Amino acid sequence: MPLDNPTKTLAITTADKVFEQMQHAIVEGDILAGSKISEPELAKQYQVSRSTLREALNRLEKCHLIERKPNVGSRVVECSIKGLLELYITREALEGMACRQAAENMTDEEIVDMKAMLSQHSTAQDLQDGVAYYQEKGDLDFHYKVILGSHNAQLINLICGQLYHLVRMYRCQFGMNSPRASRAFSEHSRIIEAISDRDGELAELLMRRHIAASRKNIENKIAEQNKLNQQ
Amino acid sequence: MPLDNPTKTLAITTADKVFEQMQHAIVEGDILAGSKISEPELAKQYQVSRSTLREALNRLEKCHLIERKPNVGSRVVECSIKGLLELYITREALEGMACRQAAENMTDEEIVDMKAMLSQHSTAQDLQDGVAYYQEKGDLDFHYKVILGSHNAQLINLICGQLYHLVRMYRCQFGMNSPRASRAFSEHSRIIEAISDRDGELAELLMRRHIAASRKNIENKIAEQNKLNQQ
DNA sequence: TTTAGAGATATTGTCGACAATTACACTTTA
DNA sequence: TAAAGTGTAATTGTCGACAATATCTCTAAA
Repeated sequence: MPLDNPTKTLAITTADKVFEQMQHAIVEGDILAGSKISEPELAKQYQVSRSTLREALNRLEKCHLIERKPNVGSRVVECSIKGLLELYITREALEGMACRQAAENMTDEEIVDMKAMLSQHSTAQDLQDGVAYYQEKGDLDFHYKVILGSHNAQLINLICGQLYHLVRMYRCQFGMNSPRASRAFSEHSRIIEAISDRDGELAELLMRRHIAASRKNIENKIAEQNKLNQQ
Repeated sequence: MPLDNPTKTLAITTADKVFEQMQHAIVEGDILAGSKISEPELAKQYQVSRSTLREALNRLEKCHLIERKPNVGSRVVECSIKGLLELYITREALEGMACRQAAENMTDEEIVDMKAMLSQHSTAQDLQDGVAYYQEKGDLDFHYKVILGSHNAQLINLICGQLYHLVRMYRCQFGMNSPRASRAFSEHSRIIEAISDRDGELAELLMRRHIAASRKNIENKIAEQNKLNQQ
């Protein structure tokens, strides 16, 4: 199971819990992408009233996992190549800037902590847990730490609170477990180096390249799948 | 009255209308920044039930104009220097990228249209309407056109649908009518030139500088006010 | 006098029912 | 047969009431 985003607060209300369950279900494809959402049906399924379910739907809409039309209803978002491209371009902009800010604002302790995490990821122990582990949790851990390191609430909220739900959805639905681990690892190293040197400009540049590479990786994956499907 | 954002759809439901009214009230300071929101009170004031009001509150939260804590309530966001800085840094990242995308994706017709708008803004007629007009509507018109020109739904939604409500709030609350019009105008011209040349890299760079300059302008304004208040 | 605790009050979260709008199926007509 | 219109069924939006939680006030003890 992939790491949940670090801005998540413990679910307090019933609506929170329903939101979390539906979020997982959508991200992992248990509720199909593009499918229509029936309020009465789901309310019965989750054993809550329609009001509570609607509250959960509002939060799902906030992180762009569903779309609502007045007097018509809600649909789960679709995963398209176009959507993927748009999402990753947005990530490039936001995380690039977050990385620049991290280079400027991170405390020395945070930097030490991040370096420790990286060397932890490079140990044999972690690699034995499989590439998938690194791809999912390790990569997300790294990105979250950088974003939080920006110390910019606006950026943190936009990226972690909204964008990353979609990112995880794309990763899940297109089954990301390709062997980009070692390359990603060295890219992460260089980014941390730039942050450690307090070189904001370089840090932003490297992060943008890193995300662009990640995007191309998924694009290739999709192209492969399409080729297989055509045969 | 400043231009409303172009992604706005006509208010259909009652909640939509309440949302719009409250949005205006918050942006223009009629509902004080930082103040607590009483659901029963506002429901009575707008002549709707609490459920409907809560639906409106959900949308206000979506564009970061209010903040909610479970079992506690909602507060209007505060306008702080820190918040301003964070907002404009985020704008720099997003609009910079939008501008790059606009250079790549805008149609020739859209570019012609944008040039026409700019020369329209430069005519005596518009300038006679006062600097404030240009500052508010003209500047927003320009930025909206660039953002829409990116043809990136994710960027458009984030910037126009969320960020710009806050931008307008900061502008309103700090009374932006300083004489940056002529300078902004020439900056706009150069950006359009870069877009017209399909030079994405330059377009992004210029837009980021433009927004940074705008941020510094507001910062100075606030510094002035603080100086006056201390006397 | 200050702090801790208990009770009262007010606010938020949740529920079920009704009204308004939309979607579907059937009939009717060209 | 195809298209348009009508009527029914289902879904969404809105409402008021109740339950759960938090806040405030007053009392009592250190």
